[in-house]
Formats: sequence, C-alpha cells, structure tokens
Amino acid sequence: MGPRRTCAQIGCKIKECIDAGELSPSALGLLQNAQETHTYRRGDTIFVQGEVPTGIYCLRSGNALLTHVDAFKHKTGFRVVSQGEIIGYRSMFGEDTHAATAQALATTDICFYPKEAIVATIDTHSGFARRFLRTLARDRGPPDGLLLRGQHLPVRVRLMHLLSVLKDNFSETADDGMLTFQLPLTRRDIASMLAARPESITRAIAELKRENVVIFSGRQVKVPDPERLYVLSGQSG
Amino acid sequence: MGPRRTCAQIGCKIKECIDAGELSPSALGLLQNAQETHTYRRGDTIFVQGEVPTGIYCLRSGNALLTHVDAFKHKTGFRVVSQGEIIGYRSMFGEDTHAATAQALATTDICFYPKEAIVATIDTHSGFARRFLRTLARDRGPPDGLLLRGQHLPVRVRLMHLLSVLKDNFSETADDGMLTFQLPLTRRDIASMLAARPESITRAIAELKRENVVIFSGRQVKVPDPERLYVLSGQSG
DNA sequence: CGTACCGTTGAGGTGAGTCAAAGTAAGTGG
DNA sequence: CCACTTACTTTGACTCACCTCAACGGTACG
Repeated sequence: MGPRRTCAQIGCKIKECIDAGELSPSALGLLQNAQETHTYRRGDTIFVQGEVPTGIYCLRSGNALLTHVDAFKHKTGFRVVSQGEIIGYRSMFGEDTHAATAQALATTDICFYPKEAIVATIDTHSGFARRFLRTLARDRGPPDGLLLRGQHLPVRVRLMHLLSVLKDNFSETADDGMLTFQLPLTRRDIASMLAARPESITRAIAELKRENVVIFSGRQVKVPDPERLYVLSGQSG
Repeated sequence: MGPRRTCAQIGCKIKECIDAGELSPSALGLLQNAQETHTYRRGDTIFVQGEVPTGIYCLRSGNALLTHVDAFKHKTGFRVVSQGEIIGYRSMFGEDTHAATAQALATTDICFYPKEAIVATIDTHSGFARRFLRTLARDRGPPDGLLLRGQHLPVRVRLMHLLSVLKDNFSETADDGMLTFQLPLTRRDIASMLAARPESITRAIAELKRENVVIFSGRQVKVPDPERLYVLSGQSG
C-alpha cells in the first residue's frame, strides 16, 4: 500500500468546502493536523444513535449505511454513503445526539475531523460556512426518502427507485452494453430502506427478473434498459 | 389592528439567528429594510415546488402546510409550520428549486427576507451563519418523518404520533383537565401526511374514540391522558 | 337553493406481512 | 480440505390492514 492520501486528495465534499472557503495555508494546516484516519471492517460501527457527536466523518473508500431505530425498535436504513461523502454533521451542527447509527458495509477508510476544528474554520471563513450550509441543505430533502417509503407505491417500484439512486454511486461498466453493478446491501438492508420485509424484496426481485427490467444474481445487478428503469421508478431527470 | 410588528418582535427563529449573530445596528437595519410582509388566506400558495427560491419566509401568525408531489402525482404533506418558524431556506441554501409547495392553512402573516440580504449577513456575521447551520440541521432529521410514514406501524399509531407532534404547536388549554386543541388540517391533509387515505383516517379516529385515547369532534381534539398518547405513539421524551 | 367540499360508512379485493421450513453461501477451526 | 456453525436467501400458505369504489349526510358559501 502506498502512502495514505488525505481526504482532500480524493475530491471529497470536505475538499469542496475547503476550496469554497479559500483557506489560508495556516488554516488548512490546522484542519489537516486535527484530522485522523481510521479503517473499519464490514459491520463495524462508525458512530451510534444517541451518542454525542464529536466531529464529522468523510469516507475515503468503501461505503456505509445509516440506520435509525425508533421507539418500537424498528430499524430503518435511510441512506447509503460512499466515497467522498460526509456523515455525522447534521447532528453535530444541530447540537443534538446522533439521530442515526453508521455502519461500514465493506472495508472502509474514514477521515475524522473534530468538531472544534470545523467550527473554528466556519467562524473564520464565511465561504466555508456557506458551502456547509449548501451541503446540509442538499442532504435529504423531501424528494429522496419520501418516494422510497411511501406505501402508496408497490415494493417493486420502490425497489426500482432505490436501484436508480444507488446506480449513480455504484455502477461500474457496461461490458455487454448493460448497466452492471454490485449492490453493497443485503436483502435485509434493502428491506429496511424500503420499509418492507426481506421476503417481499425477494419476491419483487423475482418479479423484476420476470419482466426483464432488472436481473439479479446474488448482489450482482444488471439493467438491460436503464431508461426504462428511470421511467418505471418515477425519476424525472 | 395596531401597527405591524416585525418578525423580530414575536420571537421567531430569524430573531434567534440575529441575536446569535450579534448584528450591528446597521446590519440589522439592512435586514429589516429588505424584509416584506404579506398576508395569505387559507389555500393561498406561499411558494410552489419547482420555482427558484428568492428568499426565506418566516411565519408571524397562522400556519402552513408543506407538501411534495412526486413523479406519480402523489401529493404528500410532510410538515405543518406555525408561528415563528422559517420555511423555504433549505432549497435556497441548496441552490436548487423548491422541493415543496407551501400553502396557508388559515389566514397567515408572513415576513419575507430576500436571498441577498440573508447571504450578505451570513458572509459578514459568523454567529448568524452558525445559527442557521443549527436551524437547518435540526429541521427534519431521521426521527420525525420516518415514524409518520413507516408502514410497519398501523395508521392508528401514526395518527397518534402526528397528534403528539402537533400538540406542541397547537395545544391550547386544559379547561377540564384534558389536553385540548384545534387541528389545522383536513382529513385529507392528515391522510397525505401519514401516507394513508382519508377513509382510513376516519376509521382510525373512530377507533381511537372507542378506546378513549383521543376524542375528535370535527377538528376539535381532546386527549384525556396525554401520557398514554405518548407511550402508545412511541414518543420517548 | 344549488354547488362544492368535507367527512362518514359499507362492501369487496389485494399487496404485503407473518410464520414456517428448506436451501445456499460464507466463515471458522480441526 | 472437510465438518460445522452462522447468516443470508428463497419459497409457499395463510391472514389482515388498508385501499378502492360507491353512496350518502353535513356544512359553507355564492
């Protein structure tokens, strides 16, 4: 393995904020000194719902799932995070305990930035602050999430919607013209994101295969006609 | 009617940001000069999904409902806004079109602050920016919203949850010891918030009345034992 | 005194949950 | 490399909460 690259070197969202903030070399140095890097294995928890946030996390590699457990102990996955994305900032800025648990879905390298370093940079660089406002505002507006969970749509359609959201992060190559990618989620994870049961996911997958819209083999996914997937899943763009 | 009070005089969230930002008199003057006040009647639209945001809105009185329409034309209400709260800022900071439509549920007075004025204040007052980050972060985290829409819970429980959220904003007096309040929503509105049908809401209401948990008469709501409502609806605090 | 919307009630159909069981893949230790 | 455990996945039969469709009463308003 070569030398560790910092988060800023892989074009993550923190980097975007740093660029927008036009940080001085000294301010940049302070941020980079405060940063720590950790590696997580599949299933490891990054932070836990209810804990007090101590900073924010930026994924260098791998991916993670954010889940929320309600008062009835129902576990609901609501977001898959992949390379370059930041997590844990909502609760930190909200000055509240973590509203979700983050777990690695695969081996994942993560940069941690302590709260004080981020807050200090925000206070001294308005461009950095404004960029964070933008990031926060773009995260989970009404469109995403609502479609995935509305029971007015059948599970099959919600699954297609999830796939067309995930494909942006995970699509690999189109060897034989098909859109192909590897799902980072178990059937159980998918079920928890769609507010459904694993059995229902299995049945929906079988149905999609029958209709030749999406072909699953294990976690390998093939989409013969991506355009059709968009339309059927209610994506406008 | 007496002289119009500015938004800052009724203790709204903008006021909180202004206080946190320690604005100079001149900066404060600029903000207040830029502000406009409008009155909306029941059903009037404040802004529409898809429009480009031009500023943010703060409710002086009355209340409004935020709704989202998906690609399948399903209209979903996801938040009731009341006095002192700000709307429209998520899309503005996200530099995107409005992700929701806001409509007045009753006669409603609203302060409008143009985008330029807000952005200018953010750029010059880090406390103001940080407070906005907090407000944004606290708005609609995973806990709220998920419970209301998860189909793993029966409509009756989701309705109880909605009531126990709304009662914070709308509860009036407990004349005869009961918690009493006026719902600002039609059955159809409630249904759209719970991802259910108006008929199902009617039936759930009848059921709750039978169990003596919540007593409806029209939009007048009485809760004999608020504690029981919390527990049954899965509120922890 | 219509017209329009809101709210209620009933009958019937169905998508998805539940329960139970068997098959498959993945990891562990001898 | 093979037993063994553990977790994930699939299948089938049954049940039910909610949706759909349809009709009707109440209230507001021009």
